Amino acid sequence: MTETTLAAVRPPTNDTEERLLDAALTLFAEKGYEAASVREIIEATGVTRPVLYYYCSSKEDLFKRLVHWKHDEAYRELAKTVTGTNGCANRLRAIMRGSFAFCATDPRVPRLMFQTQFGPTIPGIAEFMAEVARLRFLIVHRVMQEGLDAGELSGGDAASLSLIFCCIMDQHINVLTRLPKPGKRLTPDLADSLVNVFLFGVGSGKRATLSLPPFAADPRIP
Amino acid sequence: MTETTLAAVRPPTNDTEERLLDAALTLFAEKGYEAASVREIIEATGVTRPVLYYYCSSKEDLFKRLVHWKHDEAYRELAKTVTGTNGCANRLRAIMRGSFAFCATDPRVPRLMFQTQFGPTIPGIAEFMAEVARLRFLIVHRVMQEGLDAGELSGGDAASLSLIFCCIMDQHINVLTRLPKPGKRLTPDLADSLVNVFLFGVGSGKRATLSLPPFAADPRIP
DNA sequence: CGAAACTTAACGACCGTTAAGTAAGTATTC
DNA sequence: GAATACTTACTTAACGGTCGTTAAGTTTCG
Repeated sequence: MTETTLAAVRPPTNDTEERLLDAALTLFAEKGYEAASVREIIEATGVTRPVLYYYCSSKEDLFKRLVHWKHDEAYRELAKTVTGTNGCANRLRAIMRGSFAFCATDPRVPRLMFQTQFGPTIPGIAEFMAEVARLRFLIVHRVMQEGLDAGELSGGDAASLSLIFCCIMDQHINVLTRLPKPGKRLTPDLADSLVNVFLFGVGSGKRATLSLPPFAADPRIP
Repeated sequence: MTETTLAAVRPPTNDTEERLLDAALTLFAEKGYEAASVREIIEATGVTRPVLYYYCSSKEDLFKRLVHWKHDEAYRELAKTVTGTNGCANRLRAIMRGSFAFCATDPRVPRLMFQTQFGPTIPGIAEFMAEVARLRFLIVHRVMQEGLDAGELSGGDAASLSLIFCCIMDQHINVLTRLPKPGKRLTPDLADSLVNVFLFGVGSGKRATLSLPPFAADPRIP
């Protein structure tokens, strides 16, 4: 596999450091990057303030390390999911099911990721989050391109189809992890059904010929 | 039509007040509620700080009045769009086209709405935004229910279908208004294509029987 | 006159960050 | 093998800055 992860970052070794990152995950996911203060985070960890600056160079660094840590976990799992499946439809199902399962085990992670990505732009953070999102998007994009090449998909270019698929998947995760019991909502059944909607729609009439306009050139998409 | 708008709020009468709301719209849309300071807003308006507190009781009040003002505009237009069209598919197309057109004329509005709604929870604001979103959702929900009753749609309950539709529509708006030239991207063509994907999918194989799991009970959805 | 539309100047609270010091362990040197 | 130097993992106490907000006074105009 090509080098597709972000630059390596030292994972937490020390116990205090891991408790710090975990408390940061809880609070960032709950209140967002700006509203969660370092005072709250260190208080939840049970240490004093300079301890945070002993392990991280700044609040921004803390956040990036946290996202990095959890993203790498999710990204590896997603890539493995795709390579372990054949056929476009099956791969899309595997992506949706795998993502739902991952998010159901710790809803703090998708809440943190998606609300940071879809929320207001945060100066030092936005470009970083865009790069993280891009890596995930490219996995979907590759599957779509294969599906188009194999004649399994039609109706638009790979980028447009990927955007639609990610809209459905990500936004369901984003909405459902804000409701109580997200684990009971992000089920494999729902994942399969959403993929079916993506592939076959919900209309009962005859299928119209479909042609999405090409996705306007964006340097971030190959 | 039943009373479906939020409690009435005095629209801006004074010129200064309107410039204040407009500057607030620009800055809230650009940086988000928390990051946009009242100092920036009054500076962009060209007045001094207490002027803001002369017209609004607080920053939160300023934000709510702003959202209220723009939402009512969008909501009336959306409701008119729906009642002026017949048939589920046509209504969905009208909703998507109308929303795209509205958002294209002033991208600050969707940026403000969606990034506040999908971003981190803001204490005094979140419930208010949820109510605003709910009103819009109900319009879609009613169209879906009619489509199901008329046999034009199948595969799930009205709430599930509405969520999928809104995911596609809102998230395209949210993503595309962050890119340059959103007006060139949110075209009627794209709107129609997205509705077609919703109705007929992008797969080239035979249609599978589809059955979305019922949307788990949520008191906010009828 | 008096209400409406502003200004100057400050308030206290919270923010991220850090300088300076300490206690405990670990390697190094004589 | 005891004294020394060094690193690791912290603490107390404060820094300057920005935040939302307002008390009190002034101009403008019907």
